[in-house]
Amino acid sequence: MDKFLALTEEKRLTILNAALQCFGKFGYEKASINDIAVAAHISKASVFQYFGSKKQLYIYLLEYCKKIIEGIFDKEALDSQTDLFDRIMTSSKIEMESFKTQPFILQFISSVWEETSPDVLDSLAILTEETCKFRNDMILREDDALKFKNPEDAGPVFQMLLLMAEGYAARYRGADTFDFDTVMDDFQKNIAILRKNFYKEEYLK
Amino acid sequence: MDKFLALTEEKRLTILNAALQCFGKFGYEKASINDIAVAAHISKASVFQYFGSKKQLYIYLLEYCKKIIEGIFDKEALDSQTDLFDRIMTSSKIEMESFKTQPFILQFISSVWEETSPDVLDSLAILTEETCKFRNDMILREDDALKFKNPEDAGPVFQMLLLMAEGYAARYRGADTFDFDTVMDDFQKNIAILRKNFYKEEYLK
DNA sequence: CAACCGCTTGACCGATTCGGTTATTAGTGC
DNA sequence: GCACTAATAACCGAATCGGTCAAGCGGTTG
Repeated sequence: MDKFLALTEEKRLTILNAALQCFGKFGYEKASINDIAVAAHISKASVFQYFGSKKQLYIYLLEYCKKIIEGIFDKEALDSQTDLFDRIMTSSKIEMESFKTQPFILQFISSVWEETSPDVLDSLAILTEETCKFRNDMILREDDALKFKNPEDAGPVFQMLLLMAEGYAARYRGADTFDFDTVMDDFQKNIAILRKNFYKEEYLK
Repeated sequence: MDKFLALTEEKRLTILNAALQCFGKFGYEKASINDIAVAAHISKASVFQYFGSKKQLYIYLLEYCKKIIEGIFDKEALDSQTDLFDRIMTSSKIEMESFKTQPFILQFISSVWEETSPDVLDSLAILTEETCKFRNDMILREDDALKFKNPEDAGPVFQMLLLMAEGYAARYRGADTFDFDTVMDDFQKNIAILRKNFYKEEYLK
Protein backbone atom coordinates (compact mmCIF):
# COMPACT_ATOMS: atom_id res chain seq x y z
CA MET A 1 0.00 0.00 0.00
CA ASP A 2 2.83 2.41 0.87
CA LYS A 3 4.52 1.16 -2.27
CA PHE A 4 1.64 2.56 -4.25
CA LEU A 5 1.68 5.91 -2.48
CA ALA A 6 5.37 6.29 -3.31
CA LEU A 7 4.62 6.48 -7.04
CA THR A 8 4.32 9.72 -8.95
CA GLU A 9 0.84 11.20 -9.00
CA GLU A 10 0.56 10.72 -12.73
CA LYS A 11 1.26 7.01 -12.48
CA ARG A 12 -1.06 6.65 -9.51
CA LEU A 13 -3.88 8.33 -11.41
CA THR A 14 -3.28 6.13 -14.42
CA ILE A 15 -3.55 3.00 -12.31
CA LEU A 16 -6.57 4.21 -10.37
CA ASN A 17 -8.38 5.20 -13.55
CA ALA A 18 -7.65 1.84 -15.12
CA ALA A 19 -9.02 0.05 -12.07
CA LEU A 20 -12.06 2.30 -11.79
CA GLN A 21 -12.79 1.78 -15.46
CA CYS A 22 -12.48 -2.00 -15.38
CA PHE A 23 -14.48 -2.51 -12.20
CA GLY A 24 -17.03 0.04 -13.36
CA LYS A 25 -17.41 -1.62 -16.72
CA PHE A 26 -17.32 -5.30 -15.78
CA GLY A 27 -18.20 -5.45 -12.09
CA TYR A 28 -16.04 -7.00 -9.38
CA GLU A 29 -16.01 -10.63 -10.49
CA LYS A 30 -15.75 -10.17 -14.24
CA ALA A 31 -13.01 -7.57 -14.03
CA SER A 32 -9.64 -9.35 -13.88
CA ILE A 33 -6.40 -8.02 -12.48
CA ASN A 34 -4.93 -8.60 -15.93
CA ASP A 35 -7.54 -6.31 -17.49
CA ILE A 36 -6.52 -3.59 -15.07
CA ALA A 37 -2.79 -4.14 -15.55
CA VAL A 38 -3.10 -3.91 -19.34
CA ALA A 39 -5.25 -0.78 -19.12
CA ALA A 40 -2.74 0.81 -16.74
CA HIS A 41 0.25 -0.24 -18.87
CA ILE A 42 1.92 -2.06 -16.00
CA SER A 43 2.47 -5.72 -15.18
CA LYS A 44 -0.02 -7.85 -13.33
CA ALA A 45 2.54 -8.52 -10.61
CA SER A 46 2.84 -4.82 -9.89
CA VAL A 47 -0.86 -4.57 -9.12
CA PHE A 48 -0.43 -7.20 -6.43
CA GLN A 49 2.73 -5.48 -5.25
CA TYR A 50 0.77 -2.26 -4.75
CA PHE A 51 -2.51 -3.53 -3.35
CA GLY A 52 -1.97 -7.07 -2.06
CA SER A 53 -5.08 -8.65 -3.49
CA LYS A 54 -8.01 -8.00 -5.78
CA LYS A 55 -10.34 -7.43 -2.85
CA GLN A 56 -7.97 -4.99 -1.17
CA LEU A 57 -7.71 -3.02 -4.40
CA TYR A 58 -11.47 -2.84 -4.68
CA ILE A 59 -11.86 -1.67 -1.10
CA TYR A 60 -9.13 0.89 -1.66
CA LEU A 61 -11.13 2.24 -4.59
CA LEU A 62 -14.28 2.43 -2.47
CA GLU A 63 -12.47 4.45 0.16
CA TYR A 64 -10.77 6.55 -2.47
CA CYS A 65 -14.10 7.50 -4.03
CA LYS A 66 -15.54 8.21 -0.62
CA LYS A 67 -12.76 10.72 0.02
CA ILE A 68 -13.28 12.34 -3.37
CA ILE A 69 -16.97 12.78 -2.66
CA GLU A 70 -16.29 14.13 0.80
CA GLY A 71 -13.82 16.56 -0.76
CA ILE A 72 -16.10 18.08 -3.36
CA PHE A 73 -18.90 18.07 -0.84
CA ASP A 74 -17.05 20.14 1.74
CA LYS A 75 -15.38 22.42 -0.75
CA GLU A 76 -18.52 24.03 -2.03
CA ALA A 77 -21.18 25.27 0.35
CA LEU A 78 -24.31 24.44 -1.55
CA ASP A 79 -26.36 25.77 1.35
CA SER A 80 -25.39 29.32 0.57
CA GLN A 81 -26.87 29.00 -2.90
CA THR A 82 -30.45 30.11 -2.55
CA ASP A 83 -31.85 29.38 -5.99
CA LEU A 84 -32.85 25.86 -7.00
CA PHE A 85 -31.48 26.06 -10.52
CA ASP A 86 -28.25 27.65 -9.34
CA ARG A 87 -27.81 24.88 -6.82
CA ILE A 88 -28.31 22.18 -9.42
CA MET A 89 -25.96 23.93 -11.80
CA THR A 90 -23.27 24.34 -9.16
CA SER A 91 -23.36 20.75 -7.99
CA SER A 92 -23.33 19.51 -11.57
CA LYS A 93 -20.30 21.65 -12.30
CA ILE A 94 -18.53 20.19 -9.28
CA GLU A 95 -19.31 16.66 -10.36
CA MET A 96 -18.15 17.38 -13.88
CA GLU A 97 -14.96 18.98 -12.64
CA SER A 98 -14.01 15.85 -10.73
CA PHE A 99 -14.96 13.89 -13.82
CA LYS A 100 -12.23 15.69 -15.76
CA THR A 101 -9.35 14.20 -13.80
CA GLN A 102 -11.17 10.97 -12.92
CA PRO A 103 -13.11 10.06 -16.05
CA PHE A 104 -14.30 6.73 -14.72
CA ILE A 105 -15.24 7.60 -11.18
CA LEU A 106 -18.93 8.19 -11.91
CA GLN A 107 -19.21 4.92 -13.79
CA PHE A 108 -17.55 3.12 -10.92
CA ILE A 109 -19.79 4.69 -8.30
CA SER A 110 -22.94 3.76 -10.18
CA SER A 111 -21.65 0.23 -10.72
CA VAL A 112 -21.21 -0.18 -6.98
CA TRP A 113 -24.97 0.06 -6.58
CA GLU A 114 -25.40 -2.98 -8.82
CA GLU A 115 -22.59 -5.02 -7.32
CA THR A 116 -23.70 -8.42 -6.03
CA SER A 117 -20.44 -10.32 -5.49
CA PRO A 118 -20.40 -11.82 -1.99
CA ASP A 119 -16.66 -11.17 -1.80
CA VAL A 120 -17.13 -7.44 -1.44
CA LEU A 121 -20.79 -7.14 -0.49
CA ASP A 122 -19.98 -6.16 3.08
CA SER A 123 -17.65 -3.40 1.98
CA LEU A 124 -19.96 -1.62 -0.43
CA ALA A 125 -21.50 0.47 2.34
CA ILE A 126 -18.24 2.40 2.59
CA LEU A 127 -19.20 4.21 -0.58
CA THR A 128 -22.97 3.85 -0.83
CA GLU A 129 -23.44 5.52 2.54
CA GLU A 130 -21.41 8.52 1.47
CA THR A 131 -23.17 8.96 -1.86
CA CYS A 132 -26.50 8.85 -0.05
CA LYS A 133 -25.39 11.66 2.24
CA PHE A 134 -24.31 13.67 -0.76
CA ARG A 135 -27.61 13.25 -2.58
CA ASN A 136 -29.66 14.02 0.52
CA ASP A 137 -28.18 17.49 0.74
CA MET A 138 -29.19 18.27 -2.80
CA ILE A 139 -32.87 18.29 -2.00
CA LEU A 140 -35.71 20.49 -3.09
CA ARG A 141 -36.54 23.08 -0.44
CA GLU A 142 -39.85 24.55 0.56
CA ASP A 143 -39.28 28.08 -0.69
CA ASP A 144 -38.03 26.85 -4.07
CA ALA A 145 -41.55 26.02 -5.12
CA LEU A 146 -42.83 29.54 -4.44
CA LYS A 147 -40.88 30.89 -7.38
CA PHE A 148 -42.80 28.71 -9.82
CA LYS A 149 -45.83 29.92 -11.72
CA ASN A 150 -47.41 26.66 -10.59
CA PRO A 151 -45.69 25.71 -7.33
CA GLU A 152 -46.77 22.10 -7.73
CA ASP A 153 -44.52 21.88 -10.80
CA ALA A 154 -41.37 22.36 -8.72
CA GLY A 155 -41.09 18.74 -7.64
CA PRO A 156 -41.53 17.23 -11.09
CA VAL A 157 -39.14 19.73 -12.69
CA PHE A 158 -36.53 18.89 -10.07
CA GLN A 159 -37.00 15.20 -10.80
CA MET A 160 -36.72 15.89 -14.52
CA LEU A 161 -33.38 17.58 -14.00
CA LEU A 162 -32.09 14.64 -12.00
CA LEU A 163 -33.27 12.32 -14.76
CA MET A 164 -31.52 14.43 -17.37
CA ALA A 165 -28.30 14.30 -15.40
CA GLU A 166 -28.58 10.52 -15.34
CA GLY A 167 -29.29 10.63 -19.05
CA TYR A 168 -26.11 12.57 -19.71
CA ALA A 169 -24.13 10.16 -17.58
CA ALA A 170 -25.60 7.17 -19.40
CA ARG A 171 -25.05 8.71 -22.82
CA TYR A 172 -21.36 9.24 -22.28
CA ARG A 173 -20.74 6.14 -20.21
CA GLY A 174 -18.18 4.04 -21.97
CA ALA A 175 -17.36 6.72 -24.49
CA ASP A 176 -13.59 7.23 -24.58
CA THR A 177 -13.75 10.91 -25.49
CA PHE A 178 -16.00 13.38 -23.80
CA ASP A 179 -16.19 17.15 -24.12
CA PHE A 180 -17.09 18.31 -20.62
CA ASP A 181 -17.46 21.96 -21.45
CA THR A 182 -19.87 21.32 -24.31
CA VAL A 183 -22.04 19.10 -22.14
CA MET A 184 -22.08 21.60 -19.29
CA ASP A 185 -22.92 24.36 -21.73
CA ASP A 186 -25.78 22.27 -23.05
CA PHE A 187 -27.03 21.54 -19.55
CA GLN A 188 -26.79 25.20 -18.57
CA LYS A 189 -28.86 26.23 -21.58
CA ASN A 190 -31.51 23.65 -20.71
CA ILE A 191 -31.68 24.94 -17.16
CA ALA A 192 -32.04 28.51 -18.42
CA ILE A 193 -34.92 27.50 -20.69
CA LEU A 194 -36.72 25.69 -17.91
CA ARG A 195 -36.26 28.57 -15.53
CA LYS A 196 -37.55 31.06 -18.09
CA ASN A 197 -40.72 29.06 -18.71
CA PHE A 198 -41.49 27.89 -15.20
CA TYR A 199 -40.57 30.82 -12.94
CA LYS A 200 -42.85 33.73 -12.22
CA GLU A 201 -41.88 36.89 -14.10
CA GLU A 202 -40.66 38.57 -10.92
CA TYR A 203 -38.00 35.92 -10.32
CA LEU A 204 -36.44 36.10 -13.78
CA LYS A 205 -33.15 37.97 -13.59
CA MET B 1 -31.37 -23.71 -34.55
CA ASP B 2 -34.57 -25.59 -35.49
CA LYS B 3 -34.11 -27.41 -32.19
CA PHE B 4 -34.54 -24.10 -30.44
CA LEU B 5 -37.62 -23.11 -32.42
CA ALA B 6 -39.28 -26.41 -31.46
CA LEU B 7 -39.38 -25.41 -27.79
CA THR B 8 -42.41 -23.91 -26.10
CA GLU B 9 -42.63 -20.15 -26.32
CA GLU B 10 -42.25 -19.81 -22.57
CA LYS B 11 -38.99 -21.74 -22.55
CA ARG B 12 -37.73 -19.87 -25.59
CA LEU B 13 -38.43 -16.53 -23.92
CA THR B 14 -36.72 -17.64 -20.72
CA ILE B 15 -33.58 -18.58 -22.64
CA LEU B 16 -33.60 -15.46 -24.80
CA ASN B 17 -34.07 -13.23 -21.77
CA ALA B 18 -31.23 -14.94 -19.95
CA ALA B 19 -28.93 -14.48 -22.93
CA LEU B 20 -29.99 -10.87 -23.50
CA GLN B 21 -29.42 -10.12 -19.83
CA CYS B 22 -25.97 -11.70 -19.64
CA PHE B 23 -24.65 -10.21 -22.87
CA GLY B 24 -26.22 -6.87 -22.01
CA LYS B 25 -24.71 -6.84 -18.56
CA PHE B 26 -21.24 -8.25 -19.24
CA GLY B 27 -20.60 -7.75 -22.95
CA TYR B 28 -19.78 -10.48 -25.45
CA GLU B 29 -16.44 -11.66 -24.09
CA LYS B 30 -17.14 -11.49 -20.37
CA ALA B 31 -20.51 -13.20 -20.62
CA SER B 32 -20.00 -16.96 -20.50
CA ILE B 33 -22.29 -19.64 -21.83
CA ASN B 34 -22.41 -20.97 -18.29
CA ASP B 35 -23.76 -17.63 -17.01
CA ILE B 36 -26.52 -17.84 -19.57
CA ALA B 37 -27.31 -21.49 -18.88
CA VAL B 38 -27.61 -20.86 -15.15
CA ALA B 39 -29.80 -17.81 -15.69
CA ALA B 40 -32.03 -19.79 -18.04
CA HIS B 41 -32.17 -22.81 -15.72
CA ILE B 42 -30.91 -25.20 -18.39
CA SER B 43 -27.63 -27.00 -18.93
CA LYS B 44 -24.68 -25.49 -20.73
CA ALA B 45 -24.80 -28.31 -23.28
CA SER B 46 -28.34 -27.37 -24.25
CA VAL B 47 -27.26 -23.88 -25.18
CA PHE B 48 -24.80 -25.35 -27.66
CA GLN B 49 -27.44 -27.82 -28.82
CA TYR B 50 -29.75 -24.92 -29.63
CA PHE B 51 -27.38 -22.37 -31.09
CA GLY B 52 -24.18 -24.19 -32.09
CA SER B 53 -21.70 -21.71 -30.69
CA LYS B 54 -21.43 -18.58 -28.58
CA LYS B 55 -20.99 -16.41 -31.65
CA GLN B 56 -24.02 -17.90 -33.40
CA LEU B 57 -26.12 -17.27 -30.30
CA TYR B 58 -25.00 -13.66 -30.20
CA ILE B 59 -25.79 -13.12 -33.87
CA TYR B 60 -29.17 -14.78 -33.36
CA LEU B 61 -29.89 -12.24 -30.63
CA LEU B 62 -28.88 -9.37 -32.89
CA GLU B 63 -31.26 -10.55 -35.58
CA TYR B 64 -33.96 -11.27 -33.02
CA CYS B 65 -33.79 -7.72 -31.67
CA LYS B 66 -33.76 -6.36 -35.19
CA LYS B 67 -37.04 -8.13 -35.86
CA ILE B 68 -38.55 -6.88 -32.62
CA ILE B 69 -37.66 -3.31 -33.52
CA GLU B 70 -39.01 -3.71 -37.03
CA GLY B 71 -42.18 -5.12 -35.53
CA ILE B 72 -42.96 -2.31 -33.12
CA PHE B 73 -41.89 0.16 -35.79
CA ASP B 74 -44.35 -1.09 -38.41
CA LYS B 75 -47.19 -1.67 -36.03
CA GLU B 76 -47.64 1.90 -34.96
CA ALA B 77 -47.78 4.67 -37.52
CA LEU B 78 -46.01 7.48 -35.71
CA ASP B 79 -46.41 9.67 -38.78
CA SER B 80 -50.13 10.04 -38.20
CA GLN B 81 -49.48 11.53 -34.78
CA THR B 82 -49.28 15.25 -35.36
CA ASP B 83 -48.29 16.55 -31.96
CA LEU B 84 -44.69 16.36 -30.77
CA PHE B 85 -45.53 15.38 -27.20
CA ASP B 86 -48.07 12.80 -28.35
CA ARG B 87 -45.49 11.28 -30.65
CA ILE B 88 -42.92 11.01 -27.89
CA MET B 89 -45.48 9.53 -25.53
CA THR B 90 -46.64 6.97 -28.08
CA SER B 91 -43.17 5.77 -29.00
CA SER B 92 -42.22 5.57 -25.34
CA LYS B 93 -45.29 3.47 -24.65
CA ILE B 94 -44.38 1.13 -27.48
CA GLU B 95 -40.85 0.75 -26.19
CA MET B 96 -42.12 0.12 -22.68
CA GLU B 97 -44.65 -2.40 -23.89
CA SER B 98 -41.93 -4.49 -25.53
CA PHE B 99 -39.93 -4.04 -22.37
CA LYS B 100 -42.62 -5.87 -20.45
CA THR B 101 -42.15 -9.23 -22.16
CA GLN B 102 -38.46 -8.68 -22.91
CA PRO B 103 -37.09 -6.96 -19.82
CA PHE B 104 -33.50 -7.04 -20.99
CA ILE B 105 -33.83 -6.12 -24.61
CA LEU B 106 -33.14 -2.41 -24.10
CA GLN B 107 -30.07 -3.13 -22.02
CA PHE B 108 -28.81 -5.51 -24.68
CA ILE B 109 -29.39 -3.05 -27.50
CA SER B 110 -27.53 -0.28 -25.73
CA SER B 111 -24.68 -2.66 -24.87
CA VAL B 112 -24.26 -3.46 -28.55
CA TRP B 113 -23.17 0.12 -29.15
CA GLU B 114 -20.28 -0.36 -26.72
CA GLU B 115 -19.27 -3.80 -27.94
CA THR B 116 -15.63 -4.01 -29.03
CA SER B 117 -14.95 -7.74 -29.28
CA PRO B 118 -13.37 -8.54 -32.68
CA ASP B 119 -15.26 -11.84 -32.73
CA VAL B 120 -18.59 -10.14 -33.36
CA LEU B 121 -17.56 -6.67 -34.50
CA ASP B 122 -18.58 -7.33 -38.10
CA SER B 123 -22.02 -8.51 -37.08
CA LEU B 124 -23.02 -5.57 -34.91
CA ALA B 125 -24.32 -3.61 -37.90
CA ILE B 126 -27.24 -6.03 -38.11
CA LEU B 127 -28.76 -4.28 -35.13
CA THR B 128 -27.14 -0.84 -35.02
CA GLU B 129 -28.38 -0.07 -38.52
CA GLU B 130 -31.95 -0.87 -37.55
CA THR B 131 -31.91 1.15 -34.34
CA CYS B 132 -30.58 4.12 -36.30
CA LYS B 133 -33.47 3.88 -38.72
CA PHE B 134 -35.88 3.77 -35.81
CA ARG B 135 -34.43 6.83 -34.10
CA ASN B 136 -34.31 8.82 -37.33
CA ASP B 137 -38.04 8.60 -37.71
CA MET B 138 -38.60 10.02 -34.27
CA ILE B 139 -37.33 13.45 -35.25
CA LEU B 140 -38.49 16.92 -34.42
CA ARG B 141 -40.51 18.42 -37.29
CA GLU B 142 -40.72 21.97 -38.53
CA ASP B 143 -44.25 22.73 -37.48
CA ASP B 144 -43.71 21.35 -33.98
CA ALA B 145 -41.79 24.47 -33.04
CA LEU B 146 -44.61 26.80 -34.00
CA LYS B 147 -46.69 25.63 -31.08
CA PHE B 148 -44.10 26.86 -28.57
CA LYS B 149 -44.29 30.24 -26.92
CA ASN B 150 -40.65 30.53 -27.89
CA PRO B 151 -40.20 28.36 -31.00
CA GLU B 152 -36.45 28.18 -30.43
CA ASP B 153 -37.16 26.21 -27.24
CA ALA B 154 -38.61 23.27 -29.18
CA GLY B 155 -35.25 21.71 -30.04
CA PRO B 156 -33.86 21.84 -26.49
CA VAL B 157 -37.09 20.55 -24.98
CA PHE B 158 -37.07 17.64 -27.42
CA GLN B 159 -33.47 16.89 -26.46
CA MET B 160 -34.39 17.10 -22.78
CA LEU B 161 -37.10 14.50 -23.26
CA LEU B 162 -34.68 12.16 -25.01
CA LEU B 163 -32.24 12.68 -22.15
CA MET B 164 -34.94 11.92 -19.62
CA ALA B 165 -35.81 8.71 -21.42
CA GLU B 166 -32.16 7.69 -21.27
CA GLY B 167 -32.21 8.65 -17.61
CA TYR B 168 -35.15 6.35 -16.91
CA ALA B 169 -33.45 3.54 -18.80
CA ALA B 170 -30.23 4.03 -16.86
CA ARG B 171 -32.02 4.27 -13.54
CA TYR B 172 -33.74 0.94 -13.92
CA ARG B 173 -30.96 -0.83 -15.75
CA GLY B 174 -29.95 -3.85 -13.75
CA ALA B 175 -32.87 -3.54 -11.37
CA ASP B 176 -34.63 -6.87 -11.11
CA THR B 177 -38.06 -5.41 -10.44
CA PHE B 178 -39.52 -2.60 -12.41
CA ASP B 179 -43.00 -1.10 -12.34
CA PHE B 180 -43.63 -0.11 -15.95
CA ASP B 181 -46.97 1.54 -15.37
CA THR B 182 -45.67 3.77 -12.59
CA VAL B 183 -42.76 4.91 -14.72
CA MET B 184 -44.97 5.60 -17.73
CA ASP B 185 -47.38 7.49 -15.51
CA ASP B 186 -44.51 9.56 -14.20
CA PHE B 187 -43.26 10.26 -17.69
CA GLN B 188 -46.71 11.21 -18.90
CA LYS B 189 -47.10 13.71 -16.06
CA ASN B 190 -43.74 15.26 -16.89
CA ILE B 191 -44.75 15.62 -20.51
CA ALA B 192 -48.02 17.26 -19.50
CA ILE B 193 -46.20 19.76 -17.31
CA LEU B 194 -43.76 20.65 -20.04
CA ARG B 195 -46.53 21.05 -22.58
CA LYS B 196 -48.50 23.30 -20.27
CA ASN B 197 -45.58 25.62 -19.65
CA PHE B 198 -44.04 25.69 -23.12
CA TYR B 199 -46.99 25.68 -25.51
CA LYS B 200 -48.90 28.76 -26.53
CA GLU B 201 -52.29 29.04 -24.81
CA GLU B 202 -54.14 28.27 -28.03
CA TYR B 203 -52.54 24.84 -28.33
CA LEU B 204 -53.40 23.68 -24.81
CA LYS B 205 -56.25 21.18 -24.87
C1' DC C 1 -42.41 -55.73 -22.28
C1' DA C 2 -38.89 -54.60 -25.52
C1' DA C 3 -36.97 -51.89 -28.90
C1' DC C 4 -36.54 -47.49 -30.40
C1' DC C 5 -36.24 -42.43 -30.63
C1' DG C 6 -35.04 -37.67 -29.56
C1' DC C 7 -34.13 -34.44 -26.06
C1' DT C 8 -31.49 -33.18 -22.01
C1' DT C 9 -27.51 -33.16 -19.42
C1' DG C 10 -23.43 -34.72 -16.34
C1' DA C 11 -19.05 -35.57 -17.25
C1' DC C 12 -15.34 -34.55 -19.78
C1' DC C 13 -11.90 -32.31 -23.29
C1' DG C 14 -7.75 -29.30 -24.14
C1' DA C 15 -6.86 -24.60 -23.81
C1' DT C 16 -6.99 -20.50 -21.55
C1' DT C 17 -7.39 -17.46 -17.73
C1' DC C 18 -7.97 -16.83 -12.97
C1' DG C 19 -5.79 -14.74 -8.39
C1' DG C 20 -1.54 -14.91 -6.48
C1' DT C 21 3.83 -15.97 -5.85
C1' DT C 22 8.64 -15.98 -6.87
C1' DA C 23 12.92 -15.47 -9.03
C1' DT C 24 15.20 -12.67 -12.21
C1' DT C 25 15.99 -8.51 -14.37
C1' DA C 26 16.60 -3.45 -14.98
C1' DG C 27 17.46 0.78 -12.89
C1' DT C 28 19.69 3.87 -9.53
C1' DG C 29 22.93 5.82 -6.08
C1' DC C 30 27.52 5.37 -4.53
C1' DG D 1 31.67 -2.71 -9.65
C1' DC D 2 28.36 -3.23 -5.87
C1' DA D 3 24.33 -3.03 -3.09
C1' DC D 4 19.55 -1.99 -2.92
C1' DT D 5 15.07 -1.42 -4.81
C1' DA D 6 11.27 -1.50 -7.87
C1' DA D 7 9.22 -3.83 -11.82
C1' DT D 8 8.18 -7.85 -14.26
C1' DA D 9 8.62 -12.48 -16.84
C1' DA D 10 7.79 -16.77 -15.66
C1' DC D 11 5.39 -19.70 -13.07
C1' DC D 12 1.86 -22.03 -9.71
C1' DG D 13 -2.43 -24.82 -8.84
C1' DA D 14 -7.06 -24.08 -9.38
C1' DA D 15 -10.87 -22.59 -11.86
C1' DT D 16 -13.27 -21.53 -15.97
C1' DC D 17 -13.46 -21.05 -20.79
C1' DG D 18 -15.95 -22.74 -25.39
C1' DG D 19 -17.19 -26.93 -27.00
C1' DT D 20 -18.03 -32.29 -27.28
C1' DC D 21 -20.06 -36.69 -26.28
C1' DA D 22 -22.19 -40.60 -24.52
C1' DA D 23 -25.19 -42.05 -20.94
C1' DG D 24 -29.88 -41.48 -19.13
C1' DC D 25 -34.57 -40.32 -19.38
C1' DG D 26 -39.60 -40.11 -20.94
C1' DG D 27 -42.44 -41.09 -24.68
C1' DT D 28 -44.14 -43.64 -28.69
C1' DT D 29 -44.54 -47.74 -31.43
C1' DG D 30 -44.89 -52.53 -31.89
